[in-house]
Amino acid sequence: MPAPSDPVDTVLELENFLPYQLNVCSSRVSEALSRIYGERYQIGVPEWRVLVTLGQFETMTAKAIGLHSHMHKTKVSRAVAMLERRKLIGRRANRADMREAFLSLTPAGREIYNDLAPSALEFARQLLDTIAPDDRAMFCRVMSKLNERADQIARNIAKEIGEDRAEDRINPVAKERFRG
Amino acid sequence: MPAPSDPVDTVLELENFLPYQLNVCSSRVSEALSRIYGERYQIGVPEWRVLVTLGQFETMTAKAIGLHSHMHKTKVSRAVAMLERRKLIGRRANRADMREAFLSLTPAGREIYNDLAPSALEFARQLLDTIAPDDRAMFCRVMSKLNERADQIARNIAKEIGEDRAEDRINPVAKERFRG
DNA sequence: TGACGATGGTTGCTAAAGAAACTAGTTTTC
DNA sequence: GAAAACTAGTTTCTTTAGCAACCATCGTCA
Repeated sequence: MPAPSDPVDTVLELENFLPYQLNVCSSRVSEALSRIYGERYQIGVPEWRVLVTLGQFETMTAKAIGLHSHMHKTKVSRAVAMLERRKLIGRRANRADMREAFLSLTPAGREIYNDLAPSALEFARQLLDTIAPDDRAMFCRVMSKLNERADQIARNIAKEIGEDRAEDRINPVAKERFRG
Repeated sequence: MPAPSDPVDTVLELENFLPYQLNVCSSRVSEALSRIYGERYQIGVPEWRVLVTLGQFETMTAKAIGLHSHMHKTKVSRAVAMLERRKLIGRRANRADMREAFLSLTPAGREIYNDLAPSALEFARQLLDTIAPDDRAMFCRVMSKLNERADQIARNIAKEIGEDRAEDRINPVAKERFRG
């Protein structure tokens, strides 16, 4: 019988099944994190990501934000719209290409970012402070490998069934579901 | 300047921020996985979890399934309802407690499970086959620690702001959002 | 130049997820 | 032994996510 923490088993046990473990871990962590900014600033994950991305890069188009923060363009669009309504970010037209616009934090937005970023870093510090630095680095490396591998496998399957390549999908899912 | 894979930074960079990395990794992995069963059986993650849990434990109540698979009771309820409509699981009343019912796979459900479980294990094998066994074990240990730590932090925050303890929440979120 | 395809971004529609309210049954308490 | 408190599970309602269709603009190629 495999050890309970052995990630490769011969019988399918949910609690030792990597995709499940990852999902649970991810949602527990982001749940904890969202308690820090959710209550305080009344924003959700997408808005948080937009704020942080703009805080990091000063000025960006919605497209670039989506690419960098791994979000679907509609998610970005809506998050941007709400942050704009709240006057936390502003937009400046790109005279060279009127389709897109340059987004950046307003002073009010920068203020929130300046408070929000340290709390987030502090949160990450607390999360990781019981984990040895070597293990942290290793953990990141494994995550990257998993990402790579997952994409590889997904591509293979897509090729097998000859799927149409929808270009602007972030989380492509099966299109039709059984609707009993 | 910190190395790009250093999980502890002094500036907030999304791509090196653990909760973000976890979220991306988790969704890419489950996206890839869902391609295996989604297309083939027309089910989603909740249904998959119910099937797998019942495959593992033979008979269970909805409550127990939710506990074991970390799902909100409404999610379980709906997944069960759809699997029942498709005659993949059946229910037997518990004469000793008529509130709950014992759920288990029908032969048809077991058949699907018998095909589905090996593919899932094979998927996990492919995911992990480039990762050294020691690293796999380490990865799992770190995930458990992160889970623990995340809950701890969340509890602390909840205590600080003196939150009401909603007992049947799996992913509690901020209650009120700004609706610009 | 001007049609045609591609691209950035928004909107409309549908599906999924969770909170809260509810139903039905069980346990506790006085 | 009945009212109150509690529990398993379902339903309703609201929010959120994503796909598809769309609009406006841009690049290309005849």
